[in-house]
Amino acid sequence: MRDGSRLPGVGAPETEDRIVLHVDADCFYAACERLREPELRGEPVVVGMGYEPGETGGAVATASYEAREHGVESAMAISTALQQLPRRADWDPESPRARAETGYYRPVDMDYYESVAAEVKAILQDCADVVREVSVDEAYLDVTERTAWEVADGFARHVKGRVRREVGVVVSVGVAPTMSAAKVASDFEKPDGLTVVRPGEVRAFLADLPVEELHGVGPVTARELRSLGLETAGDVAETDPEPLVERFGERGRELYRRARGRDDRTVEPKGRPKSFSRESAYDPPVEEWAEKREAIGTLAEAVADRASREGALYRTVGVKAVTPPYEVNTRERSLPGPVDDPALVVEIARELFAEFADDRVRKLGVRVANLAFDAPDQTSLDGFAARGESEADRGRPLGQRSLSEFR
DNA sequence: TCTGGGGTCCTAGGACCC
DNA sequence: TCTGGGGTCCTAGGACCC
Repeated sequence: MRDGSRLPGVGAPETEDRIVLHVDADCFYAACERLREPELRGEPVVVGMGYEPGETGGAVATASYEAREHGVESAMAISTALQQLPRRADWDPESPRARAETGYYRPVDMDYYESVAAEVKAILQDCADVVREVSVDEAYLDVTERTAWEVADGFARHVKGRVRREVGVVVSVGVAPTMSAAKVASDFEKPDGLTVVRPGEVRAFLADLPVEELHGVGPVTARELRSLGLETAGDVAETDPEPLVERFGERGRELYRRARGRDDRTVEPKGRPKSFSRESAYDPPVEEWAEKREAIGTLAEAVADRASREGALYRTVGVKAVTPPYEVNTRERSLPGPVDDPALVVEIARELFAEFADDRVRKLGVRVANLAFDAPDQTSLDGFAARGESEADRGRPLGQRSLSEFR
């Protein structure tokens, strides 16, 4: 047997031959705030989501390294962060706390960060054969045709240098023959990191890392792995994979393969979104039906509006209700065909939510899914004809249709 | 760590079809 | 009247990521 883990004739991509970069901006939101407010350079900066200037609500989206030194961490409640690091704006020269023990708090401004990210992404596109944008501050690049292993570090330095010079943002870069190893490598020497893992070195590179540093291993999986006696990626790589598959299903198999340095995924551009959602949290939880009804309406309209702006039709509407202590409930309903109908989203969302009419909720959400996208501008006769033919089924696989939909 | 917001993917059971 | 096996879709929940 040549390779037991691979079906004959399926896939067999030569991952060893690929050169993958993972580019990850350091403290991206804070870096953006510093771009437009240079006084923030060198100072502790905390960017909060759900945070309003002067208030204490919300959570930390990004903390600069200076803020982290004061104990502020990502996902921490702003109220907690403020205890570790009071606002500079509130600082009283008479207070015993030194000025240096305070920091700057800013609310998330996604539109601005996206405008900065667009400049970074343009450079990355220019440097690579294929780019997959993972999030506003992160991307994978396939640069196999642009460089060679012997000079990969110089190539990565070139990318880092361009982003820093042309945009003013610092990125960490990992270079490896697989996506998962590149991801871990970019994290390895943050901030301003550059780590190259050459083919054949991947498994050894990963071996000493604690399991949670593998992409896809969160707190739950990490705990379970530890209970199986697996502390490091090296432990996972050396264990019998069958118990992992039994416990975690396909994820277990992938985990095992990746711990051994194997990952057949190729860098592909990101496709269309699969869903849009809007949610908001309430502290204290809301109980009043009228208030919840109103909130659902607002969220539903916002989601429908977003879908419409993106040129998406949707076939499924869902709601989310988080009840104390922290129980996540979801309900959804699918329609016979894709629609763009804000009033219908509101109506269905309210119907689905009626089940929780009497519950206190700490979070509400509305989602649309099963998206189908409008064809681009259909001004020509050609386009018009095509549109007339497909209509409700545009963008849907044939197999999803059934006669009963067209009664 | 008592908890923000926007996403993706996987699993599992039931309905329904052939 | 009881019973196969395969496939897809729908829904709810869960884990994870940034």
